[in-house]
Amino acid sequence: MAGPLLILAGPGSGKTRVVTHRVAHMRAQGIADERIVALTFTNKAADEMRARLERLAPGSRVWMGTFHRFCARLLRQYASLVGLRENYSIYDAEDSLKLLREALDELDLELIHATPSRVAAAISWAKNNLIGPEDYEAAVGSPIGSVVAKVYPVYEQRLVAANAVDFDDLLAHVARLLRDNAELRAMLDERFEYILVDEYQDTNLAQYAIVRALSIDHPNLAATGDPDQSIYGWRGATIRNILEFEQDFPSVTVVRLEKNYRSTKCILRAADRLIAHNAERKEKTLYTDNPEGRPVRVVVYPTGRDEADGIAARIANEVAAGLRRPRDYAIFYRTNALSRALERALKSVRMPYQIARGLEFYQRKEIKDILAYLHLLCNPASDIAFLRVINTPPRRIGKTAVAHLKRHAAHHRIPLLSAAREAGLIESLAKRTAVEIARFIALYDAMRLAGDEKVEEVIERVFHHTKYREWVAASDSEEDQQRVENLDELLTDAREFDEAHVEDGGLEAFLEQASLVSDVDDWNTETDRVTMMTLHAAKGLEFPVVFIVAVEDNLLPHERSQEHPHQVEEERRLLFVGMTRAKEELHLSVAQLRTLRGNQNPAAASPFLFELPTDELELVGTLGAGATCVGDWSEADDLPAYDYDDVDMLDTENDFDEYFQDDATPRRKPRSGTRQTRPARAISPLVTAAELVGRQGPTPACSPDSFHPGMVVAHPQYGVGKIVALSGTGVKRSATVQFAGERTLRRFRLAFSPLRPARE
DNA sequence: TATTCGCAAGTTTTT
DNA sequence: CTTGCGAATA
Repeated sequence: MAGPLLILAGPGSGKTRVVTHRVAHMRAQGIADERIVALTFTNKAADEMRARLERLAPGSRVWMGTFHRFCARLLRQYASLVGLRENYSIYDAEDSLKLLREALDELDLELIHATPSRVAAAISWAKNNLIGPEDYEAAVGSPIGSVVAKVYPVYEQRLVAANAVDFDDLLAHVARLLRDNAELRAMLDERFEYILVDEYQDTNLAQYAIVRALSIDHPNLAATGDPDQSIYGWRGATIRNILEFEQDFPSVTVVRLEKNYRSTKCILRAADRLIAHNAERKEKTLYTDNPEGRPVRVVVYPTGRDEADGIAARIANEVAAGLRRPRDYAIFYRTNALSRALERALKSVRMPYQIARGLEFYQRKEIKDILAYLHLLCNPASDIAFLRVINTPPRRIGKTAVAHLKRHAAHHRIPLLSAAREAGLIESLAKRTAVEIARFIALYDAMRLAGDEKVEEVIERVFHHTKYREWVAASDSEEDQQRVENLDELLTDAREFDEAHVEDGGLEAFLEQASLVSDVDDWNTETDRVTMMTLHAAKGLEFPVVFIVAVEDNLLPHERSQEHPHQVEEERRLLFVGMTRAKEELHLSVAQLRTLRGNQNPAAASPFLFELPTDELELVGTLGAGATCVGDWSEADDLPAYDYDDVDMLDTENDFDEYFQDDATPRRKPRSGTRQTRPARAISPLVTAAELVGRQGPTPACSPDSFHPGMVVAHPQYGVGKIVALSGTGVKRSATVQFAGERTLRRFRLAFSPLRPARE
């Protein structure tokens, strides 16, 4: 059990199993739980590991959690060593950015090519690379560099003054702590005698420094990772950490796990071929005893909307047929923005889904407002929290009043809350405003913490004194009604937290948890829903059926990663990670037209697709002709029914393209030369196409003859438009319509569409 | 001072 | 298309 260990584990190789068994074994050897720490990247991974360990070794008290949590905990204990108090606040990205803006304002710097968020990114980079404000030298030629060099120290100083840290500080402070305090380092090295690190390929320099410092006297560091799954380079992760492990720990034992227990041979082969295109890579052979499985399917759709509809229809069909359950499916995408179309499509077939985005709850305005009150109660020095709540709900304390408070605070080097206490002494402040501020202080004091309270009680007190709930409820907008519900949910959350943390609870711990939850964490395996998430969030998970959408150039690889070859390699690894999540079926898709930030653009298939073993794929549509189909469809006189890729899933025939046509997105037949595989596979007669698209059957109430060019028509979904052209006869009689506010034209089969003449 | 409206900007991935 | 920020108005 002793000595350094490196586990190079391919995807699906049972790494978690190995790690948990190792921990269980350590305990069996008599190693005390308190000496073992398992560090993961996400809370989700930690939970998973904890659950598995619980099965092997019930009642274990081995600490498992994320790096950030681990550091937050250490920092509570040794805050004074880095100039903080133990009740420090953790600022999330939004708070940090606000503080940075404050600092920028204070310095009155000219931001010509540097936006605050760019500056924030630069500071974040510096912190992750353990470059302090004093060490930061303006990067030559970078317009941001000089700004950063000036702001960084001020920003940092403001953080300390506010008794706060940002995410990166959690790591950076602890790393510095360990570097500068030899005795403490030795003590902690002893205390955390056995350290396990998951996803070691994703650790950055700060994280490396931490585990390295804790593994000097007791070099029992066990790291698991896979260089091929390194996808956080942009966040400062260095693959070097894993590649140089053997140099850091010469006595290391290296274990390779190359056998895959997850995916079919087809999927694994495709993924393996893809990743082989990376130049910066350690060779690795993946193999499996699993069955061959179905070929990886690559589908080309006319538009992103068709893509979403196609996937939704396929899932709905298979679920209705009883072949699978919603939870068997996952849909991955490169950017969050791509989830919208999918949501819409899944809703329209009434398919339950969940998006891994737990973070959003704590990001909501109303929730952040309440949390800001809590933060301020916990840490009166937190200026950002003060600024957030001073006039929320409105108390007639506006910009100018706050400006005066700020000046006073800066002058006396005191927190804003303290400045507010002295409002009466600030001459420039209007009498009435000073009174309002005094009332706020009275309010604050009335909410003060009283020792061992339940979080729920504190929140209720905040509600009671601030009348925040009533303020939100007073509005009659639907949005605000939802807000009230969210506030109730926060209360529920707090209650659950109180119940789950009888011993280690408290407001601080609650706030820490609220700051450190992530997207994936909220994702629930229990519920029977289709899962949607980004490719990054998918790491570590697995699903029977995986769809990866928008495998297109400039999206995957992302356009902003195409400058450097090594960034493109990271994008390739990202796709690799996504593909290897699939156990049984893998679907990749591409659209010829992709709507992004409001407008449609021609899209081309990702170069990565051409790196897959094409003869093994099931290709629906044509790759590489991305842009050629664009824009000319309206010239096709008799629009051929698009061979909808999911049509083959239905047992009845032919009528379906009409139904699909009905939703009016222009579709083109894929170009010839395509290998069209059409398994004659009949699925359930239980689903009608109408149910599939969540709509009633055709109701041709108007004679196709009653339409003429130039006529104004109405569509229940698209609204009012004008007929640009008519073509075809009989059931093929179609109208091309320009809807108000839409740039693109839509075509309908009159016999089947709900299109009606409109009154002018 | 508060609210509303309009415009502009920026949009990868996350603890 | 969204979000955030700033200006104009009540």
